[in-house]
Amino acid sequence: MADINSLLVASPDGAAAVPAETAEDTALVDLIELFFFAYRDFVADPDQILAPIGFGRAHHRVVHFVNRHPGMRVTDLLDILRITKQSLGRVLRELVDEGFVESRAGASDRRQRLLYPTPKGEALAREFVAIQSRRIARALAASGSESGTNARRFLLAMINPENRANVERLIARADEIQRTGRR
Amino acid sequence: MADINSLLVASPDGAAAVPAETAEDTALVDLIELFFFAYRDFVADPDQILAPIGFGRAHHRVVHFVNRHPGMRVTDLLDILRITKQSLGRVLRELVDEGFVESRAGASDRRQRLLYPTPKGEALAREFVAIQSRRIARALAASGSESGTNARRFLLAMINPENRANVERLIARADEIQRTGRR
DNA sequence: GAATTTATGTCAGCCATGTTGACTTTTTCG
DNA sequence: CGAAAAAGTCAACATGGCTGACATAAATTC
Repeated sequence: MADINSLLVASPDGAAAVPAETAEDTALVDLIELFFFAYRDFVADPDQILAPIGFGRAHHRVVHFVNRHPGMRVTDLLDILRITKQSLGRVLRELVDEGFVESRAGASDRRQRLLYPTPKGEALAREFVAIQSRRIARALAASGSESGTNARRFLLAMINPENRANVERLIARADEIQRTGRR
Repeated sequence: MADINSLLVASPDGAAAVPAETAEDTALVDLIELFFFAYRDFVADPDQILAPIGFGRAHHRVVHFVNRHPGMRVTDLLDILRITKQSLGRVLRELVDEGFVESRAGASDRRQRLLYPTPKGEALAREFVAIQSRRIARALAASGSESGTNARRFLLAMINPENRANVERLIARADEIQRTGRR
């Protein structure tokens, strides 16, 4: 813990001692900004697809995750997106009305509404994945042989420790569904 | 270009041929989602600081960049944030009114309004950098010796090619200002 | 079997932050 | 001088967050 904290700029509480910036501080601030710029361009990609069909970024996120996890519960989606039921409800209703997502009662627990992409929803999700994958593939190609593994490790480590296991499980399950073609 | 495209899922136009998912596709989709989750937690950090003072994420972004580039023009900030003058104007007015940012006419070109952090603004910016740097330092420590360099390369490559040089110049200039203590 | 809890949905209203369009002022530059 | 640039402002609107209150159906618990 001490070695980590030594990398950081002084807390503003300790107003007396504001140390000179170290090279390590500089590298960290650079990464803060690069992360911002990279994400800014990354999420702008789907906008081209969204604009013509009158949807926004909230629709993108829902379509993407429902497609990756066919049959997921509303609760699961809420936990992923970290928004309220009401916010999700609005977007979800539009997607169901326009035939991108279908909601069926759960077989074992019939209170649940399980979310599935329609063929139309799947096609849209594929467009999103295609355009964002293209950017990532370009970035990996431009940054060395181990860059895929490195990026994965770094991004995972950026996630809150208490969420990390969940995210890993979620992604592994989605990959498995895709691999086996299970529905 | 061909080798990059071979990594990608089929475009939904070519509806006839939907190939089986490859391991490369899977890795790319995983990174799409890891990027989402990492950014979700990354931008949630400053919220703790923002909530008590009644500011939002838009205020965070402005305070951060004004602090990193003391004396920047309004136009420069608009180009970084990619929002409209009107959206920025609202947030900027609040920050000026509450004494976090100062706006002075440019010396050589007096049409310009150059933006400076006040001491109060600098202190706030330091809090933001501290909390976000802590997360990044933790992530780097957890993901190997070269992870800083790797993350930097990857994030830079994720930025639109036409923006990349600008971002590099911007960051280099900010680091220089911080290093030399120039104001 | 009744009471409670859970999963979901919905109404109403508010807030933050993005947008477009039109227009003004000041200053610089050709 | 006239055009262009930098900035600011007013008005109206859209998106996507939020809280609070409440309803329904199904599962679970006592």
